Amino acid sequence: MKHAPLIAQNHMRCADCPIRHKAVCAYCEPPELAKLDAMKSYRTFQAGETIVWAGEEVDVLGSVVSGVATLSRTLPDGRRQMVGLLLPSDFVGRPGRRTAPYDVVAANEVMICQFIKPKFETLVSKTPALERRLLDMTLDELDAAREWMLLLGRKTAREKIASLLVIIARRDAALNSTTVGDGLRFALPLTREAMSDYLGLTIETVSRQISALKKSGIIVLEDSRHVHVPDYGALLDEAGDDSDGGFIS
Amino acid sequence: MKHAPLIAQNHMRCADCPIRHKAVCAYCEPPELAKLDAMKSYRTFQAGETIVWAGEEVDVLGSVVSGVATLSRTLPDGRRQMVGLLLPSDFVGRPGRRTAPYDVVAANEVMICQFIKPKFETLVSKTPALERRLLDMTLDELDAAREWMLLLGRKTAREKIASLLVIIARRDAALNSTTVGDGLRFALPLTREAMSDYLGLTIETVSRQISALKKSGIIVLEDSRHVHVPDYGALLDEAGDDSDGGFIS
DNA sequence: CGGCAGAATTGATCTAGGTCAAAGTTACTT
DNA sequence: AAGTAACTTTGACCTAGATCAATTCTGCCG
Repeated sequence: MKHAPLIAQNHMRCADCPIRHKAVCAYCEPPELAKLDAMKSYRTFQAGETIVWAGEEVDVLGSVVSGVATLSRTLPDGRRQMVGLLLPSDFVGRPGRRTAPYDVVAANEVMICQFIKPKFETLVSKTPALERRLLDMTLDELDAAREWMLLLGRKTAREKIASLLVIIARRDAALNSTTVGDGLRFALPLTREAMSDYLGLTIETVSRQISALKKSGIIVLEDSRHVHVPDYGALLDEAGDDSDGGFIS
Repeated sequence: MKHAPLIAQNHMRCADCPIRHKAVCAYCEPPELAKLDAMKSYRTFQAGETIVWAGEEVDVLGSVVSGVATLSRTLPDGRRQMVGLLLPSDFVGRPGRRTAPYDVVAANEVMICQFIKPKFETLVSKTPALERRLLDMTLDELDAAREWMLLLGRKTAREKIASLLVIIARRDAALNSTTVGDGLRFALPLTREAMSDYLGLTIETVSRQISALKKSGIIVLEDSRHVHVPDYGALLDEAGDDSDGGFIS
């Protein structure tokens, strides 16, 4: 059993926070930051643990500091669709709403910088920097959701897999620039099942398409969770959204 | 040829505006409203006209007053996916962004209450009521987008059609409560092609599934654009998202 | 070390929805 | 009133991805 790391950082100062400049607090000046600092606390969730149940009262509100969480909706007969991926700096819960319409589940061990809801909400309403940042982040999420709608509605299974790999590669590169000489290398933070929930496919199709990309030489699997991409441009082509090779970082 | 109605309302006062309490201005008090009133102008677009081109500089920013517009993304090879539907009171364009990642097209004749972008943006940054309203509206759009992801990723063609009909029926009921004694009756504001773009299907499948719903007695077509739903509960069941009949308004 | 459970791959078949093709409907235009 | 063009429906067939069913691989625990 992997046990939770002791959070010595339970009193980490915001100024030292790894997500200080990307999270909801990004636009805050020191005095505003001090108020957040005073009301925050850290909390961790184990891989697989549900952070928020769809429809239930939301008691968690805050920023993902580390780890990956998924948002998903489920039809009464069990069909499930992932509708979002929360990465470090992303915000969990929505100010002004009592319940969430979807499950939030830790894919990894997740650490959250948590605020007490009513306190946070009153602070937001008095702090334009927070409100503006929330708006910006929500607009970004909306763009991502719409990009994903295009994928779900119109892409082939192969394109879906390639697109997912691109997204993971991109964010991985953003965190730790691991651009090895020949291509890049990263870990998949999702099981095949999570990938299938994300892409609107079955596990089997995910597996088959990954094998197919492997056979075409687009990717090399070191093991089932570690991918090596010899030619990033080739992967981008497979994702299908860009004819001209794609500068999309 | 249907000609544009003369816009006598070109100087309609905000207080008389039909979307006064649902649009971006909903939270504004009279003094703030006066500022918006001073900088707004009305503009209409013909059915089929493109309001914003994906990737181009956005010069339109404002609220849909009447009509329906669609947001869509297109893959380089022409596959298209609709990613949003703009109804009266919805906001067009995003403050703080120069370009939009998708096409905005008038499905109907659309009237927009338009603001000059830089002016509006500075007003927003000085007006918490506007900023808060924008955040709320964006969160609603995000919820709708995620609901749509579930539809695109996991629903069958029949469920997709039924879901779309439910959405249209619901909003239609909200505007003009046309609940005839036996069931309800409404117009489809979208062509079969637009519906297929929305649902991630082909035109043919849309047509076939509508015929199938007709054969099952779930809907009655008066003509290809006018639907009569004898039993709303039955339609909800077909949409699949709710086992228990669904109180979802 | 062996046994077991969850994760992943692979194969054989089936089917929902796509594709291709032909009519049938509307509704403008002249 | 006829002509044309866009929209819609319907039919015949095909294919991408689902479903059902074994294996294989991995790590975990006694």
